[in-house]
Amino acid sequence: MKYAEVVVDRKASVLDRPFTYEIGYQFENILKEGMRVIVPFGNGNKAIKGFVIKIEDDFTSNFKLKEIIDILDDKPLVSKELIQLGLWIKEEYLSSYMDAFQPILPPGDFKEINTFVELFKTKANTINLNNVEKSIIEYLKDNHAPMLLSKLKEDLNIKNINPILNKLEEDGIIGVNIEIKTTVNKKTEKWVKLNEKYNINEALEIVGTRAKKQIEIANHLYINGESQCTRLIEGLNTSLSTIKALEKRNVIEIYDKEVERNAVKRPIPYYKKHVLTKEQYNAFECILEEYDIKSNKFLIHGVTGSGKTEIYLQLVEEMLKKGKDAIILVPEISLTPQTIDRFMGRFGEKVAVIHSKLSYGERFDQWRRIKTGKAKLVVGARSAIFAPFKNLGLIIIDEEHENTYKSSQNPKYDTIDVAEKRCDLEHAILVLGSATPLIETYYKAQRGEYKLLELKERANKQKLPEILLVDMREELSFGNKSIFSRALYNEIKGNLENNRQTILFLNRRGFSNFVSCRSCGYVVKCTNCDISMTYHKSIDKLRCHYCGATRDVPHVCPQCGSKYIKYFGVGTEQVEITTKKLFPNARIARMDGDTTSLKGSYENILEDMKSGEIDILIGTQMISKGLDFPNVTLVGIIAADTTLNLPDFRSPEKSFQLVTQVAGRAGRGDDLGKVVLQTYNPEHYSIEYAKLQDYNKFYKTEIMLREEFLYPPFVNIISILVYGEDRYNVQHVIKSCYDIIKKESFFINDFNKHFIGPNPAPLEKIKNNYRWQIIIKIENNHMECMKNIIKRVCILNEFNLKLDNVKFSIDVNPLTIL
DNA sequence: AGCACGCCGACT
DNA sequence: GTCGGCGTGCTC
Repeated sequence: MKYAEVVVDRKASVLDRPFTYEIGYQFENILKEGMRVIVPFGNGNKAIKGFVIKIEDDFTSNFKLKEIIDILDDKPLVSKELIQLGLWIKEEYLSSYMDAFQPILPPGDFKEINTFVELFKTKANTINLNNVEKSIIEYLKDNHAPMLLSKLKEDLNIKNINPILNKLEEDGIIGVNIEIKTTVNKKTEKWVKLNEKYNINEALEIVGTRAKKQIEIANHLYINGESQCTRLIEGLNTSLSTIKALEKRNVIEIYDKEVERNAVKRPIPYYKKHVLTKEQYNAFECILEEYDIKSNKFLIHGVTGSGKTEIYLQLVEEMLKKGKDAIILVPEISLTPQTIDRFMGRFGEKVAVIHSKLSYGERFDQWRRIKTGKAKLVVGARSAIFAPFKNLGLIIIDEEHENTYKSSQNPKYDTIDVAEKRCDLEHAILVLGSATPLIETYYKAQRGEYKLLELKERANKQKLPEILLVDMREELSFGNKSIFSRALYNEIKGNLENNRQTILFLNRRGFSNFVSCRSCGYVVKCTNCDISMTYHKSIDKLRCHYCGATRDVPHVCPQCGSKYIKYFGVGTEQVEITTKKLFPNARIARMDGDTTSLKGSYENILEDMKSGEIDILIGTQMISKGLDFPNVTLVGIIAADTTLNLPDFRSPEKSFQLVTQVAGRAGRGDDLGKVVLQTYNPEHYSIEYAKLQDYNKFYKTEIMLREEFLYPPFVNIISILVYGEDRYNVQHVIKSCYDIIKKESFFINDFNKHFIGPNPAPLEKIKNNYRWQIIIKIENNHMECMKNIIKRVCILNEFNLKLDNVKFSIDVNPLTIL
């Protein structure tokens, strides 16, 4: 006898564990790990769906096991390695089984299981039956086809109907059947072909001489073979009725042909192979050679425009030659159409594409193409890390520093961690690429966990753009209150005269209002946390998001006494209006969340930009990524400060990244680019090193500060958030949690350094839910212990907290603590 | 979650 | 006696 560990499709947290079932002899050799099954569950033995994560040879228990009812799949949906990956995610991010497997299972999985009830014996002896049973029989007599159980329940409204139905079924009066409703339909097209019964002469004979169109169609099919109906109609200028007439005469057959929905609809030209520069080739070869010897993880640190994509392309080509599959991750595919074009342009049909804008059906098709081996590589956003390849050889994560690689929904995984794990499980190569690697990533490279590969030159040997730093405080003292400095104004003017394009960049995420002095650049910061404080309208005070401290809004600058101290924040619209006023003849376009929500408008703006229809493009971080327009020679950064003063320990890093990435958009053609960087904090190390384009210096300063203030990579951060509609409950639970966790954490010496909170979350109330949180900083060597404590307290509830109407949200190494 | 059981009051 | 409403407890 064999046993299956089944994760059942029940969302309640107490059911989030595997249940063991006996595998009947009829299934013993058929059932595999990774298949879906139907199992009886609960007192009523309701048939529910589940997912087999393990098959075991023996199992001892003091209760009788139930038997699996049916197997839903003929092949495992998920490979053993991906099951391992799912289990790892569950432990790593303290998520539930169901959440952990969600991105691994095919899209639209666990299709609805429907139970149908049918009357077997129409003239059954009903004398011994009670009224309830009789009413069921009557109902089934009226609706003699098999009835949906849910509909039957709804119509009859009989409580505890399952045992009654079970009894009737036992007596052989009714039959209960289970069927699966497929929610994701395959897409089909109508195709036609000649009937194989006849050769062409016989066919033409049947058609006769008068039906000229029909002869034409028959001949066409004879010469060209099968053809799609709509194309045939269009190509031969005929109609469906003519084709139907041929079908009626049995000369041709019309049939449904299954087609794959195309994820990319526009035609893509071949992207020709480039000869690698010496630097590129060294990196390329190093990866292939090192992999054979010792290391399988690499970080390509290459300046913007250094041609990382071509290295990726050639690595993928090598993999395909060896019969291995590849995953290429990009931050957000709809924002990086150029990358997708290059991969599709080189590898064509072998590419699958997965991104957030795909419909369920499209996503399913892509999944199936990968699963069946039709696609050999996938280009996609973060969830593509779970692509069901059989023979994975390479994972590439481009722009690895981007926020999108951390999932904000359950499971809250970090794609880089998952990729590392998957590479270890499947012996694949991991390649990370960025011009501005995450501090954590670079730290790992420094410690030898990744092999570091540097690309210091742009592929076209063009120099990096010159960065002009403008101190906006000086502008103010000169009486210039405009959002444009004189320098930026002059540069734009000159650029317009030379028929060059300009990009104006504004980071609007700074909407969380910090208060700064426009005279001296002073920013109100928390004295405990060295993080800028945020204005809260409801209490008319400034608050620190880390420690919860509050203080009054100053009316004069504490540093210089100026009264020009106020909230900071400019919108793209405002920039657009001002720009139009200053340059009335320029063709200006704006690109942000508002203007690109319409389908295709993003592509339209990019197209106009490419063809030179736009002189000045104004945008948010949307335009900082991957764009490559040779005629852009000027980039203006309106205010670097918005990112710099976000109340988050990553804000210097984000600022540095942003300036570097945005600056990388300038001067990609033959002419040198120029960047005007406006700021109120020119002496901030992040701005200073961004101006010098010196990542290493920035890294050295930043890593020092991270160590001093106990931030990643020196600690892990775990955020525990409690939310619910009752404020008192929420506060009570989070306080109890805090106390218990603290008590259990005997291995921590300095609690004040490691525990922050409990505090209201930055957005204390969302959708009527109060939200309070604890932030825990924990060193690597204590991480497992701490996770275990949190699991016992918050997930297993071993300490019997009264969790009425409150829920936990746990995030391991969250993106921000905002 | 979703179901069944069991206790209790209301109604027959 | 019987029905049904709600609280409690369990799910391989």
